[in-house]
Amino acid sequence: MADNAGWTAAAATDPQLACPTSGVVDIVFSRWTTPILWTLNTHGRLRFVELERLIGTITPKVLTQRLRQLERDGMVVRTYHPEVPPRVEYEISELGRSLAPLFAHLAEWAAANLDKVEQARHDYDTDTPR
Amino acid sequence: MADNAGWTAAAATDPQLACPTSGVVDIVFSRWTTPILWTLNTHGRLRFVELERLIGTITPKVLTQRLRQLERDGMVVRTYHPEVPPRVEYEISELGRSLAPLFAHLAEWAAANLDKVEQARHDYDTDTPR
DNA sequence: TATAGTAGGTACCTAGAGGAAAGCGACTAT
DNA sequence: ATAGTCGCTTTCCTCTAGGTACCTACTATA
Repeated sequence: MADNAGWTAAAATDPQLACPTSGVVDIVFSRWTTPILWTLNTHGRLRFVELERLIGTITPKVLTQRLRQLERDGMVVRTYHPEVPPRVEYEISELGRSLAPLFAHLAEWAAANLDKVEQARHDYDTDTPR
Repeated sequence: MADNAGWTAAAATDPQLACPTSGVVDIVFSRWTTPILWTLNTHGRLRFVELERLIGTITPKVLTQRLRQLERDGMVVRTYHPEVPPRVEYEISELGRSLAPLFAHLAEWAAANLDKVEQARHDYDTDTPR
């Protein structure tokens, strides 16, 4: 798979999924998963409301859904304390933490190139006779 | 930005967007953009129908939409030849090609860890009293 | 008494993404 | 005369992610 600089020729062999990274993208980059993983990694172990407040705009329903999915995928570990009031803690797993260099790479690319994207958008919007 | 192992503390300062990579994710990892970029990079310059056939499951309407978006973001270069029948060619831009190591990193992580995700899902589904 | 906090679950609703299918304009090949 | 090619565009339809609002049981606090 990683036999060359990254872009393999596997796309030619699989017409259905022309991109060998699509499986990862669904797991890691579906909506809300990156902010959740990022927050859990920067702040360590967090309770539900803490996570909710740090992310700021997510609704509890969606947060629950995404946390369940991330737990099922082994990216997040959930610890339930049967107290009153109930206490639940979430932390990033070893598998989730292994994404750190990837996210670093992504943030690096963003810092270096996001303004180029902005520039390209501006050029497109002004030059193209919409 | 890249002052530590990758996960910066920027999340704490921005409650609205708790993840500094969210901007990139919308550009690079929104639906269909990864297969398109991947195919354009592996096959070089391609015509509309060629792209359509290589991806296989995308509809022309969606392909047009994504190509316009990628063109506006400066990731793809579109060349129109006013012939009959019309001929249009798409190729990946320099900016788009700069994503190659990132995609390589992603494919590498996938090759190393996708089976762990599968295992975690299986464990979750069998252990959890759904 | 009543309110707040905790970790969600549930029912309902809407907006938007995406799929299916047809068309179009200008020409060519059969 | 008919069908086909190319790169879309348009219309219609469906599906679902996500938002809003309200609910639980139990306790501590005012």
